[in-house]
Amino acid sequence: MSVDEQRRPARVKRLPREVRERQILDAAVRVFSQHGYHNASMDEISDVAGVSKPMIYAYLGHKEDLFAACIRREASLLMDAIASGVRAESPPDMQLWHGLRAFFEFVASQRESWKVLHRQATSQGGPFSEELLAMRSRAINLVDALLVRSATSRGLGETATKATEALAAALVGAGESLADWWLDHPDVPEKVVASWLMNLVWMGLGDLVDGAVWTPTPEAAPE
Amino acid sequence: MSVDEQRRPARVKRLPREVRERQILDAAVRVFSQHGYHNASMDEISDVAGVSKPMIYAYLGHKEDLFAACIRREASLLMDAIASGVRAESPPDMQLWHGLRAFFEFVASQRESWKVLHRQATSQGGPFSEELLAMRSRAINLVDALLVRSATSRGLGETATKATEALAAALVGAGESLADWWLDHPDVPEKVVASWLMNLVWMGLGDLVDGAVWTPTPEAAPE
Amino acid sequence: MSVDEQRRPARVKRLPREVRERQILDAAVRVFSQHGYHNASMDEISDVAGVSKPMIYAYLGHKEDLFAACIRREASLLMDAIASGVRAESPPDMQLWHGLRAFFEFVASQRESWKVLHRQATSQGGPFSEELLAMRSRAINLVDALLVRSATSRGLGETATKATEALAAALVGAGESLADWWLDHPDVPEKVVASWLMNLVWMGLGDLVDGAVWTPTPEAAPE
Amino acid sequence: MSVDEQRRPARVKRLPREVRERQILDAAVRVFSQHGYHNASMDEISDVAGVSKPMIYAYLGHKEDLFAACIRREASLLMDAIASGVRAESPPDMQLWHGLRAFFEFVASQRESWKVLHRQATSQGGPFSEELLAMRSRAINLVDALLVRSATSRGLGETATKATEALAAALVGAGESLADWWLDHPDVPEKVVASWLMNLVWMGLGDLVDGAVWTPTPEAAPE
DNA sequence: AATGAATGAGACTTCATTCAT
DNA sequence: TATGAATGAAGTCTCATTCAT
Repeated sequence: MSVDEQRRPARVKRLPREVRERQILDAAVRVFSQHGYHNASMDEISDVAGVSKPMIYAYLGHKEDLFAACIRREASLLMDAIASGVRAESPPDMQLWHGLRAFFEFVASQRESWKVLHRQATSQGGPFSEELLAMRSRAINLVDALLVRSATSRGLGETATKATEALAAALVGAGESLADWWLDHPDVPEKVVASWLMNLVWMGLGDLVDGAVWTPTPEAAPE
Repeated sequence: MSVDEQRRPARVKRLPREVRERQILDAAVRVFSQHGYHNASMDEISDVAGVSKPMIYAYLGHKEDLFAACIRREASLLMDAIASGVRAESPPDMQLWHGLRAFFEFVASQRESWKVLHRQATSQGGPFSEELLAMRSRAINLVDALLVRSATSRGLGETATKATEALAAALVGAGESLADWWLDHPDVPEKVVASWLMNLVWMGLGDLVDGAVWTPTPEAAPE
Repeated sequence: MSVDEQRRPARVKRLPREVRERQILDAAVRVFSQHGYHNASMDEISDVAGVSKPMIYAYLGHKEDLFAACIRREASLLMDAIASGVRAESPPDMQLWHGLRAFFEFVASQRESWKVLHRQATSQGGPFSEELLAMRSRAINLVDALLVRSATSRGLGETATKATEALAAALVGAGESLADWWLDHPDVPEKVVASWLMNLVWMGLGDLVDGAVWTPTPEAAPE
Repeated sequence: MSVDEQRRPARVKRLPREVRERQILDAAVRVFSQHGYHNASMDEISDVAGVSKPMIYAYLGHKEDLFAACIRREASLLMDAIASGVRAESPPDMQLWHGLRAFFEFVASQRESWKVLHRQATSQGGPFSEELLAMRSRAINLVDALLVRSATSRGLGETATKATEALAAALVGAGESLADWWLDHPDVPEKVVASWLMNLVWMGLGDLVDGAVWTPTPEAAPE
């Protein structure tokens, strides 16, 4: 046993696989969100993780796989955060409201996660769409359920129920986009952003109910 | 006469600099929007442009410069499109409406431009923010002017005029975000997307006038 | 077993870093001295070293760093050679003499080292001056000590001791220059070159003692 | 005739070849001495010369040819300077002295020329040696003639005349080296440097006459 | 006589990835 | 389980050089 082994702050050795994977993912999320997917180097990730590169490859595969794993994990965390924000006993609109608040709170407190999750995943092409799509489906289902109940409580009949799915999708997409935009405008209070989106949804539901919104004055609309 | 001469689609030779620059920018926009900034290789751009790499460097500089030039050009195109959509003689709300329509029409018809302009430029860090900020300022000014007139026509007094600037900024940001989201949901008709945004603005202006929007029922709001 | 395996002189694999660094430096000194700093290509160095380029960058950094490392190492070798040539028990003038001999012997036997060390480092600008200056300081100190003792033994008083430092600097510079010149005149015996320089120093010291040197006849000197 | 032609500070057009060549050489000497052979770019030379690159190639050939032409011209200037410094009616040692003074004065006043001529040409390999050798031969002949007369005046017989050629060569080489060294030590007065060299020669001639110089004490000299 | 336009070739550098221990 | 050692492949950028006008 040579003296050299003591030279650097001893890396803990022989940890169970589970722990190593968490270390690696933590480091990867951090590095990816900091430098972006491409500028992130496996070298830096392995440094930050305190693990050698071959370990990363053994446990989590290539760079793309690693990134996908990051997305998967962070998406789960987000979904959990939202789900736990919604209280089943509240009226539907308040459930929606609290879900939105939970979402934006997550974005606010987990900027790194969100950056990886959405901004990076979105701007990189193909290989990561699947992960994003899967996450979105889950989110849409969640929201759709809330919308249906909300709409019912506002007197919307059965006929339009299918439209709620589209609205749910829009809401999720708008939420993503709005959160993304919010990243660049951190001075806007979270509650305000959340209420913007809430209003958009409410108006959307209102559309379905009575259509009382701004429309182009017919005589001026050329199309 | 060897076969080699036929190998590649005959490049036109000795064009004036102006023309070449346009060719190069066209190619760059295409390649950047397809593969993203980092995955785009100067080699591919030079191939697509039908020009050798040294020409690119001589005319448009390094990769970053080239990308910035793309952003600048596409931003100008967008601003022109919007400006030309707005008719000065219309009432203010119709001007806003047509501006929005023009914006979304541009996004729809120039997907590549928009991808480069917003998605790529947003997800790449620092060096490109300036270009984006410059463009955004121009856009915000344009919108602000419209909003002020619209608000006046709805009876808003002098006191709140400063708030319109904030709303303009929000509108521009929301527009960017919504368009970005729309990219992934091409089945939603352009008019619908535009009307969503129009309503959001209208509601925002309404806020300034009478504040009639959804708010969480006070007793249920914990925060 | 394919033919390919035999194509290149089998590289020894997985050597410890220390060894590889030496291999690389050896190769670099050789290539730099052969082609000059600019014409030397990292490719050739890596070939000669029997190591891939990424290793060079990992171990010794950029081209400039690598060159600086060469200078540092060769300078150390030179200083060691000189120091070990000087015998502490000899009279001062003999110490100086042996130091000079050792210097010229080093230049003769390590032409490559010397070329890198002096000719290349001198003709390249800025980044390498520091290394050269550092080496020169060490040499000057060494020589100065010898000169002081030599001068004392020839009856030089305290007052002129500061002048020895200047003379030491001159000697080192002259030595460098003379050795450099000698590179192009290998037929001159080493002992002769050494004695030339020795005489120059002796005359310089003599100057300090009694000034008996050639001078232009006053009436003919126009300036 | 378009307006464009007037845009830049009008390059003088249609000059006779002779003039153009001088412009180009002037620029080349300047750029080569500033950046070194390799870092000098044909682009910069053509800019400084106010002439397009194809002209350079047409008149003076490739980069190497151009550099060789620089060496040739500057060498001629140097030889002229030395020759004009020597006055035929002076005694031989004063002729030598004035020749040396002229040489160092040239180096001092034409640093650029000298840098190109010696330092650059020396540190670049092969292709330029020829030019340097040719120049050196001329110089050696000149010096040899002086030495022969000087030696004769000091009582040297016929037998040793051949040795003067070697000494002449040594003097020229030492002069080059010393001047080169002087470049890095501009604070040493020119007269001092010249006198150093003069003394070295004088001592060398003294060697030929009577051998009264420092020699290692026989018992201590191992070799 | 003179040049703007154009390029082949090659330099340095870095990265994801894998052996061999 | 864990890693230091090692590299193929690719990317950005620059330069000397030459057409075609």
